Amino acid sequence: MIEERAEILKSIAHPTRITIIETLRAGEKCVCDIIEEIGLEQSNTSQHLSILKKSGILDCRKEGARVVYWVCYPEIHDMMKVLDGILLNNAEKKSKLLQRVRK
Amino acid sequence: MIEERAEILKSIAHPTRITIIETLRAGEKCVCDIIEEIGLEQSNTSQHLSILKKSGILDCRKEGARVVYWVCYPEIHDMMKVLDGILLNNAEKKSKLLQRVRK
DNA sequence: TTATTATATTACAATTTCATAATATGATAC
DNA sequence: GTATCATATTATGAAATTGTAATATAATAA
Repeated sequence: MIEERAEILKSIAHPTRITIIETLRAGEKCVCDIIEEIGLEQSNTSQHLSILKKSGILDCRKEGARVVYWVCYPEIHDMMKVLDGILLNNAEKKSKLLQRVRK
Repeated sequence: MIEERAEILKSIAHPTRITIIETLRAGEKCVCDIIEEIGLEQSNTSQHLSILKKSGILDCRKEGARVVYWVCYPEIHDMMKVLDGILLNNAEKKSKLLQRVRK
């Protein structure tokens, strides 16, 4: 269980992969659109997509020559919100520490 | 923002670090107790603690010779629940696929 | 002061992750 | 058929992560 949790988290824990998840927030998209939005190499993007698919976060289907990907778990987006809350709080803590040091 | 999210997730995404977070679920603990519970090397445990502290997930204070750590954000435990839900769902999907293959 | 306990830090080799580049596959258009 | 577009896969070297072992620090006890 612990190992599996780590695997899923690792699959998300990369800037490009978080960007992909963010891009798919609005709904499913084909690879070519994803590539255009995030502006990275086709090969690299494809590898990141495959990592997210392997961990079960994304799924996809073929549509002619294209492949359409989507986020399987909307909860992922809530996780991102939680992360942003932590980020904000961390930032506040740091600035308070700085204030105290300056006094 | 994206980078920072990835940093936090990376800091959590390791079996030992998830175990540490789990151990601290019940409340703060000193390093010696954590080491005893998870049964890993002192040095290694200390390194993982420091990674979690650096990302802001954990904080600590000195108490005499000991150092007591705790989880700063209870939301982390909710995140783990979300992960377990995904794990379960992934497992179900896989078993359904297997069933279909066998028919 | 010296020994001991609790914890952190450093050095290092093994492994993993990453981006790039090149190539392969597979569907459609001509 | 061949060319082209969309995507995946493979190879590779550089960079980051990991665990172990050794060492350092800092607090308390003797």
